[in-house]
Amino acid sequence: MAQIQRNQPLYEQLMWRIKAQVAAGVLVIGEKLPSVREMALIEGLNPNTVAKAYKALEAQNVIETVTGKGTFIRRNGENADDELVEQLKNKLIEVTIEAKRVSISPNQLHSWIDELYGEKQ
Amino acid sequence: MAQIQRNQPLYEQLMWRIKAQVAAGVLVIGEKLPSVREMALIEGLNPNTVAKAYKALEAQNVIETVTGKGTFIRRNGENADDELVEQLKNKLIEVTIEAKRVSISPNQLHSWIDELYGEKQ
DNA sequence: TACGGTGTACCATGTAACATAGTACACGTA
DNA sequence: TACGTGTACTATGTTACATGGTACACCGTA
Repeated sequence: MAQIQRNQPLYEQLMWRIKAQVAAGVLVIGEKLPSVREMALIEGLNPNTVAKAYKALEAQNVIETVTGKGTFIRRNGENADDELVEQLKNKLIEVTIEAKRVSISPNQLHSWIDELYGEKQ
Repeated sequence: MAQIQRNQPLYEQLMWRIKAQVAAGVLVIGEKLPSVREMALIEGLNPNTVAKAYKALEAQNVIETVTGKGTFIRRNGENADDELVEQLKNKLIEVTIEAKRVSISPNQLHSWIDELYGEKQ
């Protein structure tokens, strides 16, 4: 209904915003996220859409949800799920194929990666 | 209707198969692709779905289509569209955030990239 | 010229995902 | 008890996908 969107569903966009904030250190472990209804107001989304994002994030162990209390940032996983690694590699393959096609050097990709890893350790 | 699928639409899956074959050197510049109807039989898809993939690939300058003759592999683009680079970078950001989260080292990502760049120069 | 192969453009149908709206429930805390 | 929390429904509407089918303009060749 809202759907101004470019390519990605709204709930996935929200997931990435949260993930990025965790990766950047803006959201720290144990920190409480806004409630489903509150986040809906902030982001201009339907509470159901936020709930969908939260549920998906919990399935990925990014957040922890305690019924009646709220949702909280979880500590990073140490070992990766095989399926997740495979999925991640496939996505990287797509990026690399595309980069190669338009003559972007591997070093350019490397520096983009290092740039992100550098943020807050 | 067919839709056994994991995640990606069929026409996009076909696009990536063709792109990968170009990147790997299986398909060379000037080579003719199977016709829309022929490819549909090969891949078990509807001709319209193949046509959609071909049309998208032409929009990305991967192939060239000559009405009445067929579709052919195009030479690689030298300079990248700004929007495409931005899109590519965003995808890489997503990969990196996810990799960081599950404790995959940047060096691991680097080697995956170099591995693909190594294929047939 | 006629014919077959090519990409393209339609229209119609059905399925699934997405997003919203609204209601209700079980739980924990103050 | 009252309130806020996540969750689970049902319902509605839109959009993307995929397929089926038909038709057209173009090219090359017999």
